Amino acid sequence: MSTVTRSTDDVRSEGPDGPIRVAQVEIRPQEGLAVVAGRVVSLSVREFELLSALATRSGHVVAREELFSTVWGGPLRRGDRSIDVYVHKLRQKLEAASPGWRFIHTHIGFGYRFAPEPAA
Amino acid sequence: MSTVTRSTDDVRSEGPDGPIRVAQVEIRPQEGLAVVAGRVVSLSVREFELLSALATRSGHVVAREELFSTVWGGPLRRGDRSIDVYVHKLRQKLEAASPGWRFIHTHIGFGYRFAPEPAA
DNA sequence: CATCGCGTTCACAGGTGGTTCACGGTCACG
DNA sequence: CGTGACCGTGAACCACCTGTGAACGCGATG
Repeated sequence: MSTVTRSTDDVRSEGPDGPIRVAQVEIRPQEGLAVVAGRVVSLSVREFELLSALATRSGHVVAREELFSTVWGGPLRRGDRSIDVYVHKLRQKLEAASPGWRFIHTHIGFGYRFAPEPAA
Repeated sequence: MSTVTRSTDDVRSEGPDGPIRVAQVEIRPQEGLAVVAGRVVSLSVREFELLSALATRSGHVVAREELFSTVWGGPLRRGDRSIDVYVHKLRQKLEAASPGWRFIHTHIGFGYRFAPEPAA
């Protein structure tokens, strides 16, 4: 496993409803879409909310519990794989738009961390 | 050279759940990760807890008994090598993130001491 | 209806982490 | 020297967590 990665603190989150910008990723809340590396990435509601939840805390590990309660509302039931599935969908779309980059990092036992980094 | 052991007064531990900071090491309790020399070091649960236990008493020798009861809970059974194994894992990760530095020092018969020092 | 997009759930595979072994090295002591 | 206590370190073993493709259900749409 990759043990060490560079931290990305180049976060420039804007106001509540303003666009969130992290590196080559721009999230537009009002339009429900994201622009990655200049390409428009269309997202479903769930995908969008999950990405927002992660990106607003860019560089920090967000617990699965917290992600679930934020995006789905309510406590995370044991065995619920929704988060995993949507993280997977997001990764596909993001990496398709910006090949050679990794955006969502797994921290086993804790949660996920959003941070655009070049693939090893 | 002489065994220069700087008294670690450069410790700036924050509040209970705030980040623990010692020299180039920052530990974020809520996220289960550490940032060393600006690099994100991903840690497993055990690794993280052990590092926390050591870092919160930075500069002091922490007894094996105490480490075990803190991290694993319960008394240290004679012959249990878990601590050794995890100290080894931590050293690998920390020193990979900050080459030329030593962080965890062995005090044979007593325990371990956390203190970032340049490698001899 | 037939189709489609989306969210959820399922099933399987692969990866990761925690524990324990095994072997070797160092050091103190008789 | 032997011996034993203690530690460093690589590896084996197994449970658990996560990745991932696919099936299912359902409301919206034509």
